[in-house]
Amino acid sequence: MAIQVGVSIDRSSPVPLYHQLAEQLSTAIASGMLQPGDPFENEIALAERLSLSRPTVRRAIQELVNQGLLLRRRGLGTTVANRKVHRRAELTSLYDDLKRDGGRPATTVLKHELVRDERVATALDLPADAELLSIIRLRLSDERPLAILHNWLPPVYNDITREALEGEGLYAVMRDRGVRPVVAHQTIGARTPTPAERRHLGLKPSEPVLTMTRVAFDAVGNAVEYGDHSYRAQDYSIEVMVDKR
Amino acid sequence: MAIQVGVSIDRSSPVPLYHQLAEQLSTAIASGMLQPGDPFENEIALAERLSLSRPTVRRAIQELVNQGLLLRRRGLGTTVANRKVHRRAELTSLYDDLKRDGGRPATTVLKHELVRDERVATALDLPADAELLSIIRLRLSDERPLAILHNWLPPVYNDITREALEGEGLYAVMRDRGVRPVVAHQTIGARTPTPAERRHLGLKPSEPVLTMTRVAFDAVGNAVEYGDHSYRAQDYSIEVMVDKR
DNA sequence: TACGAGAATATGTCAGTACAAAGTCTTGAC
DNA sequence: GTCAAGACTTTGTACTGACATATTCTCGTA
Repeated sequence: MAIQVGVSIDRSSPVPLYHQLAEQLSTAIASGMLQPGDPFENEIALAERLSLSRPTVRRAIQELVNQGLLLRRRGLGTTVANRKVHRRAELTSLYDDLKRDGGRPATTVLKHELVRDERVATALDLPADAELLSIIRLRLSDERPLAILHNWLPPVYNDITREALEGEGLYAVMRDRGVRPVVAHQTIGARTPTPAERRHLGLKPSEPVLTMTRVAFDAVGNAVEYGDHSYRAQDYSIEVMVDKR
Repeated sequence: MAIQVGVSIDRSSPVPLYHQLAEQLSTAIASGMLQPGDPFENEIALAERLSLSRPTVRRAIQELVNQGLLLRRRGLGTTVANRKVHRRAELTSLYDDLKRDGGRPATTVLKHELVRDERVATALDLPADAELLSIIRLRLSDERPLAILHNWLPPVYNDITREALEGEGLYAVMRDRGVRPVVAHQTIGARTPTPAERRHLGLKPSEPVLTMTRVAFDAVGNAVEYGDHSYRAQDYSIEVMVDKR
């Protein structure tokens, strides 16, 4: 028996109907009202019940399928997917992650200067001699050092101050300026720490650092940030989701 | 001036029109015929030229936008995206990766037995006392040890043999049986190697291992594999792409 | 009783159309 | 000459309708 989810559509709202629907279905699933494996009301019935056209309903459902919340099989119907395959497609910063998890993040800016770096400039799709803002930060969580974050930003951001960076995360500062990274390439590795890393992170020589190099782009395809980070491996791991869909 | 891409549509083919179109546009972009930033023929004109309806053309273009190949801006038109933001949404195995990059992968099966493991079974959404196939392999590249791969498989795969696993990668073996992992959760970290890891990977005590724990699911949402891998950090790094779209 | 044909059900593909909204460009008034 | 209103282009949203196809279930026949 298919479960009917309570949905209210506001046709005068500027937000698209299919998105209103997707949102409400999504929260219904997240709230646990629908359990994994439960059959979902079919799109024809749903369209009729809500006085929407089938393509509109279809698009809303498709959005949830893309997020991994629903599973459609032709001839069979739509069902709620296993909770574990849900997609958390976020591009977050360490600062946000720590705050969300209840940690108390803090930042010390170790260095803040203008530099030229051909390797980084190339990765950012800028001329090799472009002047970049290079920032080295020490990130602490609950007063304990967790990571050294070395970032390079394109010339547009040269006016970002040390103070701004001590108050919040880099991504938050960029968000305040209307920049939203949406895609990033990351390379994750590990190595023994450098003397500077040992000093700042309080590591013994045998304790490794987890490293991540990242180039991030906004929706228009402009590179917005290059990062070279090293984390105390004992206290940090990176979670990613790989998705072939 | 918009560039006209040569496209031929076969209406008698069972493959959907929108997909035929998307494929051909995709290869045109990949071939370098269209450069990043180049304007793309608008969807109305394209529909008319190919005698397709606008929704069909639209869907094809949308597919490429989702892959990060194209960029649409309303009122402005569609353009080819920066090559760096292209999405390589794959879920590959180490074996395939090495082979693609020209390395000569080889595998030694160190252990191959049936076990019960509550922690793993739970992660795989199986009853806690389910009997799992536990496989420990040593993966070599060009005769040098690269990684220790410990995997657990659900009962359905209990008949996979040592021999099959020495000939090709785990994912290839599963593919032969019609199983295709499409989503995976991965947790990546680093630590000092255990004595066994040091011995097998030929590491000094100070040289770290890069670790990856993974749970993979197929399109239907069934867990198909749990993995606990450790890599020689000097020789290996993990590349991932994070995507908010 | 076993089994195959076909009905029922649900999603997948495709067409055609209409209007909305965002961004750019042109044109005309001051 | 400057600037704002409006035309134009292009993508975004929404509806209607039709047929294809995959899967399951039921029912009638051998």
